[in-house]
Amino acid sequence: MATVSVREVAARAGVSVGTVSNVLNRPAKVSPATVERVQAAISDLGFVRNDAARQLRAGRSRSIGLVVLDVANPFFTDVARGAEDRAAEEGLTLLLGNSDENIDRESAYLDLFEEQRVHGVLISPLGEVGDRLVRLRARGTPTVLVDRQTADHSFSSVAVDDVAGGHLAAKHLVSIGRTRIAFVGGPQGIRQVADRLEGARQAVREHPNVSLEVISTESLSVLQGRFVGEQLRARNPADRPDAVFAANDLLAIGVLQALSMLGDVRVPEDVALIGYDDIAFAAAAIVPLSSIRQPSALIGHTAVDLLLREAAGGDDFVHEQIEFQPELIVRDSTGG
Amino acid sequence: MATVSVREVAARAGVSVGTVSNVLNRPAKVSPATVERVQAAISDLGFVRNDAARQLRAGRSRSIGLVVLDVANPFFTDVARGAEDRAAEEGLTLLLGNSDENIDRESAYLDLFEEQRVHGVLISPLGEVGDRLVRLRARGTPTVLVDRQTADHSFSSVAVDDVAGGHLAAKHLVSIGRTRIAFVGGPQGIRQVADRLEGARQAVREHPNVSLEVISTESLSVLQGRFVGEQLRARNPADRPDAVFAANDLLAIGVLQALSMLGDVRVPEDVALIGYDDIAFAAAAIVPLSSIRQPSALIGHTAVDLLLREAAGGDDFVHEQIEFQPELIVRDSTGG
DNA sequence: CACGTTCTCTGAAACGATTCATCCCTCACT
DNA sequence: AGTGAGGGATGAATCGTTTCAGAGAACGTG
Repeated sequence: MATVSVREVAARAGVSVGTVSNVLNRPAKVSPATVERVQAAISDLGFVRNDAARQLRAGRSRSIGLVVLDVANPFFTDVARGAEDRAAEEGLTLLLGNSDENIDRESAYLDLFEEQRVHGVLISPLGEVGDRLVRLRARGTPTVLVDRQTADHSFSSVAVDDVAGGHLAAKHLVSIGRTRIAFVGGPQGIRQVADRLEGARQAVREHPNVSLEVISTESLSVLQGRFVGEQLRARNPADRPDAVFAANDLLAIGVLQALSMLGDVRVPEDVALIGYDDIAFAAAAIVPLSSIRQPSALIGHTAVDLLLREAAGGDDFVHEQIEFQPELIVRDSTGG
Repeated sequence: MATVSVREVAARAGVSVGTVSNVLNRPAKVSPATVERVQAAISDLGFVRNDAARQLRAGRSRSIGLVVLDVANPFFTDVARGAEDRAAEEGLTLLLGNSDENIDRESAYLDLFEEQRVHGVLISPLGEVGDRLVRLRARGTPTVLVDRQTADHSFSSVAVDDVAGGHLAAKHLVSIGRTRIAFVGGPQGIRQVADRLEGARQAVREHPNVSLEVISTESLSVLQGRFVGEQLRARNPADRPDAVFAANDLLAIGVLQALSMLGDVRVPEDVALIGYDDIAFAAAAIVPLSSIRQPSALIGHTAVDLLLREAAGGDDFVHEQIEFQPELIVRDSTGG
């Protein structure tokens, strides 16, 4: 019951603590007979390495931190999976933090990760990349932005071109003949939202007869989507947009629930609908949902990769920006 | 750039390291003037506490570990959220591990958590509760089973009565006049699957004219469900079941995609379909999905609660089994 | 004025694994 | 026999924080 340390193991096996440590970390340097004796002592005593002591000595932990905007969004769990797989290849553990689009929670996770002396941090940051991240990196924690990049290339990042994605979505809606488009998303402080909207604006600008209405939401959840859907449904049909571009699939599914399940507004006949992320559930929605696909697992995978390079590269590492292109997936919700 | 420790902070503020520690942990014990001086030194130097050293001294970390079967399953992310919220109230962090229904990964996470000296472990274990968990607890890490309980009451647990849930689902299918029911799920080693099937068996046994076919899957994913759906679709309609009870909603959604999106088998007319967990996407499925609801966030919340009690209680704590009752949610996929 | 209290602050001793300079043996070779 | 090389093992020092017994100073009280 009392805690077992290397010291007890050493005593039991009749060797020094240094040898026990060698058995644990460099068994090749120890004679087979000794290895066996030490291992017997370890299992007899039920010895379990103390990671805190290990880390203290090593200076850095063997894990990397990932802060996402919303764990309930399958897009981010996919990213996390990709990252976890890549991290596992390197013997690293992934610590997952959920900021829930809340700046205080984001900050709390960063503090935590920094105190833990993680190998590095992957983050899908809220709002602008602030002091907080600059300081974090300056103090020695490599940092890579996920699903987001900075204009000034001061951080490494793995992202998808959200402006292009927004453009793709809006252009598609226009191409099927819609002229009164509504963009649903928010808060605007989230860069992904702002970029997707910007892309949509660009696409609309190319067609003088097409209008774009912006409906802001408090967050990117199914619930918020349903709320917006209710409002649209309550409108006079003439005032209703004939197409909705939702900033992500969760919102789109919420809108869809409100419009379609309650029956009177038809998708896509009355209102075409497109989401963003192409989560697994989009294809199975009540009306299969058109969406903009991002290579989510690949993003996570690549981000860890880049983080490792950044960590190895030292101070003079040239920050790298990797950008993937989004892909339009057409399903029934936009005609098909 | 060089790592800043309490020692440097102390020197800069002209106090001893003990005082710095007091400022950090018990500021009330230190005179306001000193507190201010130390805090100035901390921010000047950019000092960040080393958590490893803290933990080493403390003996235990301030986090608890949660091992789930599948992070891609919204049910488990909901459980995680509930757990995280409750943990945060106590100033504890939640470490989320994903066993992916793989015994080696489960084991790796348990090792990791034990080396980290976590406050306790919540786990939705694969297969039988083995030696591994017994040893873990014996060595001093409180453990609570999630979504699962042991027959012999040797562990504390928070669960939902899966037999009752299975019974509820099958009885419902019978009540809408279905007589050839297929249970889709697997592997059977997962207790939740076995219990839900057992409940279904019991319900079917009460009706001599109703048959139950078991279709095993390798995992509980959308993909596996789609695979089963394809098979059902390929069958001669006469050989097809007239109702499917899927062991969870992911499977059900997969089955639904295969049957319904490809058009020729109608849900619920030809085949009624019910899932399990009532995840948020069930209501928005192409045919809104009937399901068995579990109070997911509450499960997580309660599990942390129980873990804390178990940790405080010491060796003589009487393990407690908490069981919630599932609830039938009827939607279009079973007639409605 | 002496004495007990209260308030601040001190600094050395843990916590447990890892590292590294060092020592002890063997063994091979001249 | 003497020398050098090299495999094996040693154990003190180290990482950074917290704790705790106790030292001083300041204050009030009889």
